[in-house]
Amino acid sequence: MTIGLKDISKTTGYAISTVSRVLTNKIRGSSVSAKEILRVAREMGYGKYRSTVSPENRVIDIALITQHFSEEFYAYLYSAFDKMSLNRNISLTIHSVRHVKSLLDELLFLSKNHDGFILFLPTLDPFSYNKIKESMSNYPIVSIAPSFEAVFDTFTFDSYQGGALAAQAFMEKGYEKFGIIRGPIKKWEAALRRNGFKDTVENEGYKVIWDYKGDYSFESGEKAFHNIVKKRSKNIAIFASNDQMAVGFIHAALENNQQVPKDYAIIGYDNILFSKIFFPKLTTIDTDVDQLAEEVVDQLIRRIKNEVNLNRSARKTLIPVELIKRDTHK
Amino acid sequence: MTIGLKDISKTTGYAISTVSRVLTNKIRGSSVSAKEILRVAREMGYGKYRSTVSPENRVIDIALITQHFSEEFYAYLYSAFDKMSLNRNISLTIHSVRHVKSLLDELLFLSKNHDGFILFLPTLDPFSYNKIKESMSNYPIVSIAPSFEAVFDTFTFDSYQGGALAAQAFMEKGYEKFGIIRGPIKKWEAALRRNGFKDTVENEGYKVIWDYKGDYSFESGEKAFHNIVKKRSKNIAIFASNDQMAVGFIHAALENNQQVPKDYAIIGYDNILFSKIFFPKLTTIDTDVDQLAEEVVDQLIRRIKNEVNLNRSARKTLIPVELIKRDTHK
DNA sequence: GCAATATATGCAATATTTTTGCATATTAAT
DNA sequence: ATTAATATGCAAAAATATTGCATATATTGC
Repeated sequence: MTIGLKDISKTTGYAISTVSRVLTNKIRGSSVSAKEILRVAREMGYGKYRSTVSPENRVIDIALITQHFSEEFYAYLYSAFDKMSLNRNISLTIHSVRHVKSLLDELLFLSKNHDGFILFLPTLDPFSYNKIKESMSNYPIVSIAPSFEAVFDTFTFDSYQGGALAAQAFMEKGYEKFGIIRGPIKKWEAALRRNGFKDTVENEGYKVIWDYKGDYSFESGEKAFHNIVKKRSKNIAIFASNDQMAVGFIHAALENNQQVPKDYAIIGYDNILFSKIFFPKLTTIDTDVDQLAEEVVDQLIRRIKNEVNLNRSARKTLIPVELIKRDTHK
Repeated sequence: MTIGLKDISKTTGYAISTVSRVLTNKIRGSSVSAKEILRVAREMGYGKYRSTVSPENRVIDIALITQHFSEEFYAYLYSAFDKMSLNRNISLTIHSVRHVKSLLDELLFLSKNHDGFILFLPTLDPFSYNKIKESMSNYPIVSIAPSFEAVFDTFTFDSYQGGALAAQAFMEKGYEKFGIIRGPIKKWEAALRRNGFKDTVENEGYKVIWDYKGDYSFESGEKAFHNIVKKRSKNIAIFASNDQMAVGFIHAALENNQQVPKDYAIIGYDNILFSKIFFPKLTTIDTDVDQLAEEVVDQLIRRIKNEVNLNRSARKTLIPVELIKRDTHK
């Protein structure tokens, strides 16, 4: 059975004409009766609820469009956005498009059920981003995927700063030899982390003497250790592009009777739960996901309420990161 | 602008009357034209799409209703259901109600945008479950939260079997002293894990000589160690209700120069990523989330397509678990 | 506290949208 | 190739939503 004005009228007790006027913004949505009518319309699933009522007067629904992976980071991310949605009194759903056949069709469908998107699609190419922008014209979209070119307003962590902080921490302790375990080449933020580290080291007249290509996995951290062992280079300060690789490296090092940080100092990136549980406790770069969520949600709400000039070009906002000093860089 | 039959007619090229008939199931949804009309109706956001078209002929949308926490487990869970949705060609959204003001209102709203729910609300009391059942009458719902009383069809892991498997593994190795680090008392599955272990041990004529009340956190695992140290009981085989507590226990043990498994053997539960990375590698109980997702999604689809007798009472299905033998129980 | 003004509401008329009867076209089955 | 079943379009009928007008209720200025 489909819901019509008649049903809402019957449930709320107001005349059909009144319901109609509320639902077409001819009566301000702030009055008590209007609030009740709007609530019932949403709850009963009145088909035109979203397309006729202005966002000022109703619950805003936004979607976080992502690609699920079974990593802790995703649980953090979802949890942070969830908290922020409560805070800003909006309703958030999460939708994975990792396995979807036609991304564009799915986004088109979702746009009808939501007022705006937060995109987290780190593997999407610029061409596809532009295609989305074209098809969705002025639909409110904000991105949180690190990318070279920002097609939508983009909020990401300051990965370059993260690399720089790691380098400074090492240099303060007097290290003179430096190495890198980098992330996947295609990932823009991995390149930034590496560059931040490298530039800061080189600005002080030192050199990065070892640069291993990892893939963010625990296993590639282990492989990195076996690679550096061959080089017989000790007392080296290593910056890993994420904690998983750092932990993998340490794991392999301990198994081979090497000492951390005595033989190999290491700083990771992400501050995952296990980085403080691991023995020795991992020095790492912490990203404040709550802060990211706050800025992103606020910007998206501004877009939905039309408080942003649509003619200005998309911009990038960098959220600062922080060094967590623990036991692997002494 | 609201979408009507006129718009769909214009986009697809078919007459308004044809569109109307497809959308009210008077033309079989299997013909080419009908498929096109249904696709466009969904994509353009035709308000009556869900309430008029039968689920046989359209994309099924289901919602996973959960309470986000920033634990790895949630990322696993979402990822598994995501994979299964692709497999069964349905569309899945995830919705957290952890911070929601009125659970019932939110569920009522969500039910209008989805064909069925998978509930994962482990902290909800039986009274609230029954209230949901009342308000939603015959709306398709399946639960995956462990609970004593099943209000909806419920699929969970066989926690009792998990505890039993741990006990058997210890006894095979000849251990004669047994201990437990239990999870929160209120959590039904924690009680089952503990009972499975205890019953199996006692059936063989042994006793559980130490039973520590944990709360699933890493820290409570550490505290458990400091508790047992006072008792000066060594060579004891301990079953922890989850991996985090097991790892916490081992961490504290190693810091205090104790050996695992020589002084303390331990088996965890969950098989989180770090249980195989931790040193020593943790023996644990593995839960096959993919298998859970498969059974749950299939049952929910049957409910949506009305292939389940609604008069039969809710039933529980237990998904078997598996012991992963690693290095902490030799 | 009271008039003046603005906002909200219901009824009934009007406008819009959806459904359906009927005639015809297309497809599938024998 | 013929028959039966299904699909389609037009136009009429039915259902649903919007709006003009009269009245009720609330808000503002003095």
